[in-house]
Amino acid sequence: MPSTLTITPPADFALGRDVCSYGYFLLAPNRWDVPRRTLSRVADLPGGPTLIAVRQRAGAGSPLIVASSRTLTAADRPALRAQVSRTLRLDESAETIAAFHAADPRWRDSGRGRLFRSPALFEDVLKTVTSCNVTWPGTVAMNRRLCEVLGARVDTPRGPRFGFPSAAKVARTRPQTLRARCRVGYRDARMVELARLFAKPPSRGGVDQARLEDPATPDDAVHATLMDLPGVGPYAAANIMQLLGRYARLPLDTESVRHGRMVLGMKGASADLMRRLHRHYEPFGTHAFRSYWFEIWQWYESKKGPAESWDQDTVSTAFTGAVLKKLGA
DNA sequence: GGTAGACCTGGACGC
DNA sequence: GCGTCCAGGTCTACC
Repeated sequence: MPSTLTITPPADFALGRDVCSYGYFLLAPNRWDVPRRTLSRVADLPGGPTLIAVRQRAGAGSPLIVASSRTLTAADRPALRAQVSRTLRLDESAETIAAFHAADPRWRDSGRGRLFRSPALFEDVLKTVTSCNVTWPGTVAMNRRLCEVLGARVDTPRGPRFGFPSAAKVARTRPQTLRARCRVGYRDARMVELARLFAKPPSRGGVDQARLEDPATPDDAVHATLMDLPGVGPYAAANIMQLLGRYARLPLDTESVRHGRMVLGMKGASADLMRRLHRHYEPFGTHAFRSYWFEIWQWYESKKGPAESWDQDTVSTAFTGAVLKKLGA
């Protein structure tokens, strides 16, 4: 029997804008239904997997209705509420977003400020690793296969849907399986090792997720911990930090260099350009990443239309380096 | 501390 | 349709 959960978001929260704000909303198991303006995915809950669909009753600030394909147990409800809140950054109040707009007023009219993420840190970390040293369609394919091969299955009238695999599940998987069936390449052993670290309690050498999520933990300490993780280098660490709500560091990559050249008119070698990009966003202080990211996102939308209207099945091919260069030409 | 090369997949391109 | 080239961030070895 299906059941629903109602969540009251911050007063400025707008589902379409705040879901379609970062590329991970395009990665499995997430699905943004353009005509229905609904986010769906298979959620991993104490009572087992279920397909959830999140919609907003009316305009910004109106209640979020979370529908589940099966009856939610008493234990499921708080877990689902926490997962949806993390994914949609409902912890960031209207006042928090207003503080960002005070630092960078360019985004005040659109209200942009929240960035989509995953219901759990492990999924954010793995998604970041699958985005390293690979083109965007490769990232899309790896996440789809990870879900199809290792994720929990939920059958629906429209066919099966798969959830994102848990750390425990990936930890039990052989690297060869990840390489052969999920096509993750040389990332295989690193991903299994990461999963083992996330599956273990901190007392036994596992990742202390609560410490990383705690706003009281200094940025430098979080950064140092992330840099020690297998498969995580400077780019990945900075990206995971923004996914943790720490926006002072910039995860600069080749896409940043393209942005610097095409949009900001910078010239010079990549290494020099990276240094200039850091200086360029320094005035935004603890909001630097959001200022940087929404510039990039605005450029994408100027070329491909509003992200809320992107067709998930075809948009991935629109974000290869070659296509972006042509778009900017 | 800085740098070169290997790692692996899949898209682009030439034939 | 096939073969080759190249993009992409991390890691290791080496200077």
